[in-house]
Amino acid sequence: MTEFRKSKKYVSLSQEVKKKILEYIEKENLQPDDKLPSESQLTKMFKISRYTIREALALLEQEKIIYKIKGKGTFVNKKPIQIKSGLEYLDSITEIIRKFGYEPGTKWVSIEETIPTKDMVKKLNLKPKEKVITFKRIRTADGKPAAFLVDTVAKKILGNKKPDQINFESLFEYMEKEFGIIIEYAISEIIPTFPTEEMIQYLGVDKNSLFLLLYQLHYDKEGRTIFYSLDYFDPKIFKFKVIRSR
Amino acid sequence: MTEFRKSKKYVSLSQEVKKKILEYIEKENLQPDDKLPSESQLTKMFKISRYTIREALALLEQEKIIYKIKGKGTFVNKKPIQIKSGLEYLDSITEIIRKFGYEPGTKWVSIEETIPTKDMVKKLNLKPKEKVITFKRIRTADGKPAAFLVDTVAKKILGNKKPDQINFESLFEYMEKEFGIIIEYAISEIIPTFPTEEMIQYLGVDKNSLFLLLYQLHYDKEGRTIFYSLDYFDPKIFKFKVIRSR
DNA sequence: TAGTGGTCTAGACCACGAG
DNA sequence: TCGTGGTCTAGACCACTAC
Repeated sequence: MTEFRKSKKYVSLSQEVKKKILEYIEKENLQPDDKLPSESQLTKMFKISRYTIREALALLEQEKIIYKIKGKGTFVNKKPIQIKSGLEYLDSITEIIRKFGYEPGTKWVSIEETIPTKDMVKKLNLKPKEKVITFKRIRTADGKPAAFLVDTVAKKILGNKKPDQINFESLFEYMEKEFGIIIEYAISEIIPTFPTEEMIQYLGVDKNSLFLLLYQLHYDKEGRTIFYSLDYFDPKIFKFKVIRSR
Repeated sequence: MTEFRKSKKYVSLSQEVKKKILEYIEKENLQPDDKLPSESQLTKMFKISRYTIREALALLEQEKIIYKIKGKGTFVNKKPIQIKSGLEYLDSITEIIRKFGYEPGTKWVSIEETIPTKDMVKKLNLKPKEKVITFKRIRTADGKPAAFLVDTVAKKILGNKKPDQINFESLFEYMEKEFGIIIEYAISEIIPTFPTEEMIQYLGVDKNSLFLLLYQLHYDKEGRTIFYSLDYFDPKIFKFKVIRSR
């Protein structure tokens, strides 16, 4: 098993084993609540250590594909629990729109150098008089307005890039390609809200329509605040779900 | 290290080590981005295996208290990332209200045996003509209305309990104590909405006020759907956050 | 009592980062 | 090149479940 791993592009063994277990469930046509082979049996079947088996099973358990009961065994979970994309998973909005089955698009509203609000100064750890750049965009799904995004980053992060030279679809991809900054996680506050004046103007929505606002701070792996965003989503298009575990 | 574990009440070693590492950070006054001892050093410090150290560190990494960089080391994360209660963690509403710093209370609206909607039949896997019980409650925070809860369970789960004999604060605790059913996770859809007629009547809120609706299905460990709920939260009181990771 | 998953040990090789 | 975290092996004892 270990030999031909190197030919593949460095996928961990536990990831491979996870796939093999899924194939096993498929092949043996295991139904919900059917028992999988025990961990010790799996070590023999795949000729690998129990540690690796347990890693693979942990991945499947996280995704609610299996469940374990101490002293009894490991079992297949009920079917309809596959979630395409839960809010607890951080995707770019481009990707979210795709997962909902629409073709993503962008209409630029403005790029402006502005003076940060007090909240921004605090959250982005800005120095006094430090400037920020605010990007306002309409994101479309199959050409129709679906979200209004207001992203703000410290000007220093963008270096010598002038605001009008900046153009991108996904801010995540842009930050990664241009500056090597990889966003690892975000902390989002979820707020029901009415559209702002600007949104009424640019999106042509009614002032009493409802939006879901995600007020988010994005961090890199080392916990540095990278950007500050207010993303307004049209709930008719975005059905946000979240898996909540104990 | 292993000897005196038995005196404590079965907390895993990795949990204990997690605490010890936190104490170490405290004692040594480690600042954000300061380096922790390497894993091999920690094995010597605590006289335990690297596996257990890594489990403890994994817990701390999940909580964004530390971050790791392959080839470099393990580091303390920036401070203000402590979240009291993210939506990705399933708490009872009683507990959520407490974590927000209020005293939880309940005002009962009704308990009714009803005919399920088509959506309920599908989601709760009901047989034709199977009845359900719907609980409607107002949850209060420091005596003020904070949420309107509509929970529905299949009648068969409640067995011989008659609706009017039922009274509880937390549905989670009730299900556990009365029937031994433990809710393990929920899948929630997050929807901005206006109050229903009933809410306007019982809560005395304006019909144009905003609510955050969590449309949720709760499951036990084995993936059985236990209950169906529509929870309406007043966003002035509940500031829901979620950690979104890649 | 036998089998299961949960936890822990000791040791190994690897890829990555920095000097 | 050396130390680090990432991955994997082999073996052990425990608590829990079911018989």
